[in-house]
Amino acid sequence: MTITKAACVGRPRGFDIDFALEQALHVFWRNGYEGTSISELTEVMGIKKPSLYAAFGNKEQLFLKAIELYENRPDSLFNTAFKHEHIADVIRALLVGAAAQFTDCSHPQGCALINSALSCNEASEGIKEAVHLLQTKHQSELIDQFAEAKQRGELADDCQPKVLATLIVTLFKGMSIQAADGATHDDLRHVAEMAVTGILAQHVKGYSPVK
Amino acid sequence: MTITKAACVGRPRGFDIDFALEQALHVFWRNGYEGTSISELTEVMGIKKPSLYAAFGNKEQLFLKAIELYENRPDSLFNTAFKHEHIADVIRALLVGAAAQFTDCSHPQGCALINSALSCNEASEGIKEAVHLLQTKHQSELIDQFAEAKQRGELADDCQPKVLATLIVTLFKGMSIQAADGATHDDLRHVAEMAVTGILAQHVKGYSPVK
DNA sequence: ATAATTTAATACCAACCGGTACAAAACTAA
DNA sequence: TTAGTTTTGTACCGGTTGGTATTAAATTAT
Repeated sequence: MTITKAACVGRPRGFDIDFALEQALHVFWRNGYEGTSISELTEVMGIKKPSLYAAFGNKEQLFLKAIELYENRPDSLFNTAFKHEHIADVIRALLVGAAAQFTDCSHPQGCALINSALSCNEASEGIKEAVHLLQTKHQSELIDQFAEAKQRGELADDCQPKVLATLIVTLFKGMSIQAADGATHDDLRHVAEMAVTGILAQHVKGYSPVK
Repeated sequence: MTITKAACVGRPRGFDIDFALEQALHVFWRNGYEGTSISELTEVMGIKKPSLYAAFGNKEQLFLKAIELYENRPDSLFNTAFKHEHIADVIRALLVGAAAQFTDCSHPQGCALINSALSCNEASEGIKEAVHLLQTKHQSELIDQFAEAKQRGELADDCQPKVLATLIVTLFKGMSIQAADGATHDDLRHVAEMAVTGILAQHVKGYSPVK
């Protein structure tokens, strides 16, 4: 018994369903779920609407299949990181790997799962710019604070104010998304305390965790 | 010369414009910009569409005014944290404060600025559930990895696998949002390396940063 | 050749989107 | 009382959303 191609009777499908699904994944990855319209999907996939609905069911099922494709990709962060023997290497592979994959130009930026909750419509680009401006202002204020603290001698000599500020902003964004995802106060408090201890021990001169 | 109330001629406005703006902020905060419809805004604000457009211009201007209200609130994280004298206290106030504010039940969860890029429509709740399920699975895998490493004696005795896993996930989400916001590979690599160093030095037994 | 089956393209659906024209209503100034 | 001004509610606008009915086209099985 060999694996036979399903639906060998009737008019043959005029497009590669796996390729089309991959294109769909890229659209969802770039625009988020709600930010993606059927029109854009059909355009990028190179098919018409009835073909999409016949092949994938509806928008929700198409998204789920696209995410399944994303999860099963061979170079998944988790799968590659978990191959290391020592936990130190696992942690390093996870975070350094995320930095690389999330900014890889061969696909949309960021994690497809996390992006799916975003709404990156080009229609409201003015809003994105305004928000981005405010966030840049906040980051600048952080950099100033750290630079002044370093001049006062409170921070280690090899501590880079800009990198430290970016780490804080990254933790902010992560904690905000976690909260929106339903994390409790205790969840985030424990994370914050662990992060604070690590950061202070590493960069603040004369810091002792006994407080 | 005293401050006179503007527009004292003509039919008086039948609603409190400041209260209405506050309600609008809460809707944007909860649903994101694109996930918020004029219908929901008017419903929550208790006014009809022409009143909204007469008072605030359009959806974009209403959002900008709502965000301005958010930025200028007295208990802003940055303003309160920057009052501390020592940088260690500033950092602690920022992160522990974020944990508290992002999960405060008196308003939507997370940061209003960061949430504005989200699209939290109740229509696609099935999608959110599916994505949440996958992320929970990933977090469980992380916890397992750390628990096993702890049993092998690679992690400090006081290290909590669940908290460490949540920290990694938080960094993931933050880095993903940063990437979607335009961060470069170098930006994220520096952040990742700083985080890795802090985490390993604190929790991995016998770790020396010389590698 | 013909029937059965599957896909293709066009055209359409109701519902909702952000935004507005218009006239009635409510107020002040004269 | 009247004129001028502003807000109000209703009803509507063109455009887009996710989704589908319908028919023609392309294939296999008989």
